[in-house]
Amino acid sequence: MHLDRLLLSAMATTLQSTSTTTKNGIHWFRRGLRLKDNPALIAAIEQNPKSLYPVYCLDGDSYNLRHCNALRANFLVECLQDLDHRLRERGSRLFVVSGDPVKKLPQLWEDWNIDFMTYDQDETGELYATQRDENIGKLAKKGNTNVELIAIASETLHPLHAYVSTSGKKALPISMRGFETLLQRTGPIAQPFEEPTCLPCPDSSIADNLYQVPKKATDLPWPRNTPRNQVTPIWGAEDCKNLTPIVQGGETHALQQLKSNLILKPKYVATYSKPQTSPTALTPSTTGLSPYLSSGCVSPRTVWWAIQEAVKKSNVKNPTKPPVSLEGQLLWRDFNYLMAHSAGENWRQMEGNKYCRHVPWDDDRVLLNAWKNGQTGYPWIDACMMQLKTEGWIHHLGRHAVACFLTRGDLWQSWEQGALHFESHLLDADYALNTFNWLWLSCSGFFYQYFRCYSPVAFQKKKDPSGMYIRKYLPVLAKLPDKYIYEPWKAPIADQKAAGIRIGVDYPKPIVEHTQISKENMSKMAAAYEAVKKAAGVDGPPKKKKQKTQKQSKIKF
DNA sequence: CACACGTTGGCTAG
DNA sequence: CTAGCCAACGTGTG
Repeated sequence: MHLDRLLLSAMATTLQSTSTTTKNGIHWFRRGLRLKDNPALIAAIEQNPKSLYPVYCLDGDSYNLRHCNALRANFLVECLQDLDHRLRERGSRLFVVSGDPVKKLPQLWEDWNIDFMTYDQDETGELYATQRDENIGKLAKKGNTNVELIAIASETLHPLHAYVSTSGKKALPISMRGFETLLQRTGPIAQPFEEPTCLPCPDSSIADNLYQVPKKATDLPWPRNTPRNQVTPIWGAEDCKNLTPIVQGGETHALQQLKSNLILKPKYVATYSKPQTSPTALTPSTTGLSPYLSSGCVSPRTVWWAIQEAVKKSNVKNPTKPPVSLEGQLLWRDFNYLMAHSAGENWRQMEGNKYCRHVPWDDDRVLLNAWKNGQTGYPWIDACMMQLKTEGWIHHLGRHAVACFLTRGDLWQSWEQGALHFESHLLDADYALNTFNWLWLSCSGFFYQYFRCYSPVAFQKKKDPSGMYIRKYLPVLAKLPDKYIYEPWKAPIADQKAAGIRIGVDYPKPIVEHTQISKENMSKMAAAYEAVKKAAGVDGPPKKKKQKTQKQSKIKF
């Protein structure tokens, strides 16, 4: 069922010369919304079908559609429209159906007399996707149905099962360093597949106005038609106003962006260092490719090889290296996927998640909503949250700041809540990456130095002393002098008046006092860590103190 | 067991 | 601008 690369190339050589068969096939687009480096689509073409139907199934759970906001919904629509357009250029088209794929696909198998179905294998371990694919697998062999399923993993540099088998009986690494070793042992990264120049036609008797791609987000059937919907969506035409997404959806834009922000900037690529990129830049200082990777408009292997070529072309003597280099960002991505895969169905939550420490977070809706709505009284935090709302993106370091603030730093709210909010708002929302980063920032897993805490005032001052970023995303503060832009509550009444603002009325006073509360929270973290150790049942003699001679001489009983 | 190190901290003294 | 400290971390290697 799961073809590997070798088998696929063998098929390519044996099948290409044979004449068209009488088979009919579906290529089921789920995540990889692209033609380039889409091995499952290539596999479909190499079956030489009489008819091939490219299908996308709009359901509430894939793409987190049930909970996503207008920005994300728009982005998906753009991806589908572009895909349809590119398919039509190659003699085909996209067929969009609405509803649960487990119900809809078997119907299509019957209607179109389908013999095989190809799709990108989902290895994330996400419960919804795993169950969906298991159910499809069962139905494909049920009764008179005999649909051959061909699934190929192509959303990571190596298939995750390759990492697992390389690792063998050894536990998977839970650090980036360990992962780098594993990646090297797993072998070289495969070259991407070229995009097909033409595709087998679907049955031309199907009317063009059937299975059409939605034209705008408000056309989407979800979540209006689902009783399971718990969250009020914001997809009305009103809600689509004043949104300025950082990128437009679709493979065409993805490849343009890859070219302009990466291929044509070899020196930028070769000297890229993630921690040096600026979270306060008014246009992204990073490549802006993340939404395309998360939706599968571009494959990680395509990006990986573009990076290799750019670095070579740059002639930079000492190009940056993982984990900070651009290549390193893709390594992080695979590492995160591997962890999600290994964690299984509890990945998104604290309970039962083997990579997540138990921390007794509070559940305070007032604080949570203040954070969500950019009303914490800390301009840097609030500006980030407003950028998320209007553009669907925040720089990685901005995400660090707001995630730390919500969890261990200041508000002591569960990372799960923050992760949910991000998932519904980020154009690059990604099951594996989003959770990994929340675990990291909340010091629940993979990162443990909870005594390193971001200040909601100090960190970004270095990069943006006059607060241009804040002025853009919080226009209410735009006229404040530089001196108070990060701490408006310190502005004297006269300055507030001059800036046309009253702190506490037009913009809130800080909802917590950072200096004090972050210290308290560190103690809470220490206690939580201690409790985890105790629960692990480490009996016997207490851990020896570090032999720092100076310190020991000072500490007396 | 010891040790080095970890993609991106803050603060203060010099 | 940099070094060193801060109560407080764990992983992976040797």
